[in-house]
Amino acid sequence: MDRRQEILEAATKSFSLFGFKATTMDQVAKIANVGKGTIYTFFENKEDLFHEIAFTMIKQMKAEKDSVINEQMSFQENAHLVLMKMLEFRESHVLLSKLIAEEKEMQTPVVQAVLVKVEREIVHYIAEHIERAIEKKEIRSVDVQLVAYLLFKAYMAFAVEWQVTHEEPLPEEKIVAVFRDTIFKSLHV
Amino acid sequence: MDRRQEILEAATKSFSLFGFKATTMDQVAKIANVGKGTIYTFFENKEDLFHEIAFTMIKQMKAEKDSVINEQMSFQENAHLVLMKMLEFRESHVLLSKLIAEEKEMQTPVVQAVLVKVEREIVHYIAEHIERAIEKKEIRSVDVQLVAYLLFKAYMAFAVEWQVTHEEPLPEEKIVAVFRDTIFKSLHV
DNA sequence: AATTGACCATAATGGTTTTTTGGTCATTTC
DNA sequence: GAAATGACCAAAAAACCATTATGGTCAATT
Repeated sequence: MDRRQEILEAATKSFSLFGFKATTMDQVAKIANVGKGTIYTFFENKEDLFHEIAFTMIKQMKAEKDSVINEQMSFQENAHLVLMKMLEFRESHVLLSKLIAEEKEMQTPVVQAVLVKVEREIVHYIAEHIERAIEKKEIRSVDVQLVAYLLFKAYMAFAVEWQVTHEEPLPEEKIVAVFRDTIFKSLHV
Repeated sequence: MDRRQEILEAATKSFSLFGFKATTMDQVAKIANVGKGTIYTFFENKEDLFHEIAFTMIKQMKAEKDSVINEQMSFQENAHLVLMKMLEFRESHVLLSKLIAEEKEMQTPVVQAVLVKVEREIVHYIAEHIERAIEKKEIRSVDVQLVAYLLFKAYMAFAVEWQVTHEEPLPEEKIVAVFRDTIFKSLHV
């Protein structure tokens, strides 16, 4: 297998396990079974390596989203499916969870920047879909940016933050129901 | 003016300016123009003083809300007015913003506990009003807890978090409009 | 030409001293 | 004599500094 890929996989493993700060280049080199110098023939520096991996993660999220979207179905159904996929993704994607945790307990600027980028990207995807739904006249014309932001934040609130103040997580059905009954309902043409 | 009140005002000033951890009792004493010992004749300790101030803040918010609420008007109109009041109240929320910032950058357990309490309290108020509106058949029957939580989180997202990723704050009219067009709209009976 | 790991400057760590701070209480004040 | 005070103390935080670890380089090696 090519060395570049091995390095990427080793680094992904390490970032997922220890986070950005606690991952050392020596460690990555050891896991990848290459000399440390080799890493620098493929990547500018640690940050560059990290960005490439974060970018891959974002691409994966987009791919997961696209695999679920069905142009035949309604905006509401698609949105529901995508939200569920995201929920699943967050739990399964160790790297993302680790980064969210790292950002929370120590403010690593590099990590913060990446997470802001992830947020932008997700909101952007949502906005695109809203835009398309408006064009298809599936939903009313609304301020796309704001509604996309609202959907994202509401989703994060129920799926992630809820647990903080109410020990048990909110069951998926409830999350889906409240979205259906409030925000989505209001978007009906 | 009575000393207790002077101490409370001095402490409020200091907590708002520097947060809980960075506020020292010496400082509060100096601002309040009292000896440090005097503080301890009125308050058990720093935490107690802080709790009293946080509680006052919650009461103030409730008072502002009640001053605006008009039982004759519809839920929508009242909700709109309260939302506006809260937004305009933002400056006097300096303390709240400061605490949110402090909680984010260093995890002060005392601050975290207070913020959880504030959240609970506000969500509780919102829930009460929703409940009443449902009884009056002004709005559809919905999961009161979840909708109250959604309203609170959406408000915080637009009024507080928006600035983090989009340097400029979101103008009030836009915030009001998006609430009107999405969540409130969906609650129509 | 690609790979490597000893090497270096810098940053992080950890242990220790110094300073600050929450809280007390004997003394002072009114 | 009740209320107020600030010097005082133990404990916690900060500053300091020696030591280690780490990101990144590059002459030697494959």
